[in-house]
Amino acid sequence: MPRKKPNSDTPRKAPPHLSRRERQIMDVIYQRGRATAAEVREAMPDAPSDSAVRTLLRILEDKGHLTHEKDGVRYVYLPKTSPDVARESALSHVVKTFFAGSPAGAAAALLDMSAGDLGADELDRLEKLIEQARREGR
Amino acid sequence: MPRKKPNSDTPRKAPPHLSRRERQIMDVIYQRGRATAAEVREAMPDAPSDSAVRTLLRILEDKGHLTHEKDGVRYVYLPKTSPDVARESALSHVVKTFFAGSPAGAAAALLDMSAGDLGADELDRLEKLIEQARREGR
DNA sequence: CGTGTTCTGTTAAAAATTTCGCACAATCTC
DNA sequence: GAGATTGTGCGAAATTTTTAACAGAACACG
Repeated sequence: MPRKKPNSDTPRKAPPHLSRRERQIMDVIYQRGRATAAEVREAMPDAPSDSAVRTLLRILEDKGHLTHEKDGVRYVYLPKTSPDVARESALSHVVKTFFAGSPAGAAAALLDMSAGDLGADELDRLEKLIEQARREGR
Repeated sequence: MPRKKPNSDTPRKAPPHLSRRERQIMDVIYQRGRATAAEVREAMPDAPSDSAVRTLLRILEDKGHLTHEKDGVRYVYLPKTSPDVARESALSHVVKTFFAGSPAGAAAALLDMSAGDLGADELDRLEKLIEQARREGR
């Protein structure tokens, strides 16, 4: 049974892939939650001109990845897809690409590479999550 | 002093960023560990022509991201940077971009979004890691 | 044996996108 | 008003992406 038809009348002509600069900017915005053109530019190590950044922001908005609110004179750009969704999507991709689809493997690597930096409270929190998973996965 | 000449004799500014297609191909190769041109192409949902893929592979090799071994007639491409390093780098980026630099936050999200799919053995493994971190983080 | 077909990988160049910044107009700051 | 900012339009440089044309090696088989 044809469960899904990804290719019939595609309302989304836009490829899910962003260009290099576009991704770079989206990352800055996810990092800060929201940002003005100037802030985005400041956050880029190899930033181009001011207007280049603005152009990119406008393009990203056209493509539907960003929105903006007005804050006095300037625009504050925000991601169109919620941080939660973006987070999950990013993690999924990493898990699939670098950990053979094993979330546990990724979590292990994460713990492993930052063992020293974790506080007791954070460890508690993780342990609780594990307990919870244990109960659920009967 | 010369105006600004960022573009005369490019020594190796080496942008750490790959283009869209380049990243796509690297992902495929990390996913499988190694792959021939044909395999890479098959693994891409929206693959371009055969020779486009080959061209990209050669470019990636030029840039130092891939190597190849000969397997009979064909080339088998492998990542130049070890999977471990790539994994860590990918995770770091996600943590920094989407989890405000908190590895614990990322790990939690990971556990949360795949609680049901985790086996008891995997949970044990994670718990051990947490214990270990607890001891180390004195 | 040929010989035609089918895989390889390479090269060069066209085609398409991405990236950039100038020139302007509107606003705000002093 | 002078000066600093902000957003926009748009042409064009710079990169990326893709394909066509080639050349060599392996394979099938009449």
